[in-house]
Amino acid sequence: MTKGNVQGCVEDSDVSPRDLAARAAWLSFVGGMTQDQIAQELGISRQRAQRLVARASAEGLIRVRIDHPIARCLELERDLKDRFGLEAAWVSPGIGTGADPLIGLAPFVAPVLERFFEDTQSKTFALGTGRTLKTVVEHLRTVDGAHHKLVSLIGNVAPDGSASFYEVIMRFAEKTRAKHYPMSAPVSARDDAELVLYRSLPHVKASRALAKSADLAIVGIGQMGDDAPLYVDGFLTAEELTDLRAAGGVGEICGHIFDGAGRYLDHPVNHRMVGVQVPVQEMPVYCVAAGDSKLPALRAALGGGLLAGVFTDERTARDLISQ
Amino acid sequence: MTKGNVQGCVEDSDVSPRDLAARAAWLSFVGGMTQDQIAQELGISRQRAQRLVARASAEGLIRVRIDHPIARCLELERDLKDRFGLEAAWVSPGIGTGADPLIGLAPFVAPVLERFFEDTQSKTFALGTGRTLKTVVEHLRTVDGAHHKLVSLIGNVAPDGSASFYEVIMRFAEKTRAKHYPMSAPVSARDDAELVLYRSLPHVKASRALAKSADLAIVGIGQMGDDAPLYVDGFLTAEELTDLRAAGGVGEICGHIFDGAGRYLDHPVNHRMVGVQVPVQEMPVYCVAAGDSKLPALRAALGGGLLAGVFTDERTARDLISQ
DNA sequence: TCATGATATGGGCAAATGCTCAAATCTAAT
DNA sequence: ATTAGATTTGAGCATTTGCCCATATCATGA
Repeated sequence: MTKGNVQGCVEDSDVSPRDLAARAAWLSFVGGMTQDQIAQELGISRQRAQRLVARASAEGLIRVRIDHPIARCLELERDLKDRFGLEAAWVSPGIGTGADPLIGLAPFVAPVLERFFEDTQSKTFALGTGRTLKTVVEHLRTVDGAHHKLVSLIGNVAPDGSASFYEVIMRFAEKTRAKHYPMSAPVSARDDAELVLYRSLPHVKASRALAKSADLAIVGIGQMGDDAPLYVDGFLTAEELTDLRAAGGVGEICGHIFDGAGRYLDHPVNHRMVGVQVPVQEMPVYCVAAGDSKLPALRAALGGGLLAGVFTDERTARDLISQ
Repeated sequence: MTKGNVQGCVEDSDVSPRDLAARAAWLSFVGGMTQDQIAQELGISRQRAQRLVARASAEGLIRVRIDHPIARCLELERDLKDRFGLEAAWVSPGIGTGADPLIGLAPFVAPVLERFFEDTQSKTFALGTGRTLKTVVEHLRTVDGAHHKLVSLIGNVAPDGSASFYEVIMRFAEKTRAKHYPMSAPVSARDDAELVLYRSLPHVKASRALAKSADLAIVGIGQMGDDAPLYVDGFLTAEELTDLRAAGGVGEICGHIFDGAGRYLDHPVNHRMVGVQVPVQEMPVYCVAAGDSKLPALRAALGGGLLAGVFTDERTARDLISQ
């Protein structure tokens, strides 16, 4: 009667709890073992085994991928490309109605980005910010992308002086070990003098120059409803928001607001951004976005040729295409 | 009360069963939904949902990876590299004792190979054969490696004239879309005249030349016990097997038999192979192998410098290192 | 048209899993 | 050394899952 520990793993007293969790998850998912078997193999209780597996899942140690392109999603990808003249489109299968679309989109996008980073050719990636991108980065696995460069398209300091909460470049760099160039400056200047000042700072200058010369930009998109992220996070006052909407603003990319035809507004708010307006001329811009609220913004950006590629979910893709 | 079908998926009568299975698996694994919820979302019965998810797993539509290097495995990798002067080593966590080590090793190796193929730089990969490699290939996902070349190190015709059962290059090519160059000839010639004939065939010549100029070789390893694969598959007679063992043979790579010090035997059987003797001088050779039975062969190959890299499991790694 | 075999479907049940709660153990500050 | 707070552990139980079996549906050929 074998009582576990046969692999010579658990008696090593210094294994970290995460290692044990990973091992339990491995036995469960790859080995197809039941929790009782895992418990026996590892010499622990059934409950502990269950907790370890649950923990491994919760901590994102487990990556599940569906390796079968669903016909309907492929079709939507094709339609999106045709309709908006995109060079690339990815459509994730829909998660149950009502659920946060990011639950499905982020784990779907992450492996695609991983592939970008596994290329041995050195590239520079320009990054936006936001909850969407942040969630995607959390689903990235660690890849060796030390030969790439990451540069932020947008400042990292919120109006209250705090570091912007949804900044993604640092987390991205953690996962890829790429050299990273955050834009260490406020997102938005308060007046023209400040703008000139910030833009004259050497490191800001360098970041802006690098951003403009990137090989690919990956951005999110913001809507301009009552809960517009720019407003909620304090980058816009209520008056400015109203004003921008009156001027036709329906969405923003990296804080630069555009109208329903995808034309950037000629508005002071747009002129005060310290970061760069996404240079759609110079590089492909790929946008990650899904959800009803983002639909008008996304439609405008796509229609106006602001994007060269899009990651979205089935539901949003369908809505984009059906007029 | 929503009765499902909201995503506009299931009413499309022409969705393939596989698509539905993939979608159910997506909802289950990524969406974390219960089978009842999946059933409702897809407008099917609970049992059907369960069957779809099971089917997706069975058909390999699901890829689970543990994205956490277990300390003990890393340690073993380091030890293997130090001990045998390897440039690379990968050690998969052990699956329960007694189980086929390939259950754990194959899903562990596959993603590593995928990465090799996702490189944009064109490469030529030389491949061996065998049950181990075949199982690994089954765990590969589809990657776009159309710019690479695959070449077989060994003939693909068994002594009875059938195509060799464990040939991997075709399956490999299916997964990667790479150009492939099988060696369309018998594995072994019956005499010197036949050998000269086969080797003079233009396509064999070309394959052999390409194989010798590959950038990386990926091979399995065979043992020389009573159930030696070369013997079981009819490439050796019982007498030859006995003879080779008496001459010190403990293992083989691509049909070329070597002794306990990793020196190829000067034996007629070795001279009749139509394929190439793995050109360890000209390229790195990585070997995938695990299991007690392969231990002597693996130890000899590693000790004799026949390999530049190894994929194995925890148990085998531990045994290799502990003398 | 009907018979026949193969495949798919849903009910029912045993096994496996996830979760809550109380006890135990550990940590750290007095 | 002691105690308050936090974390971990295992028992019990409700939920979920996997699987067997009887029935229904489908395809095929007489």
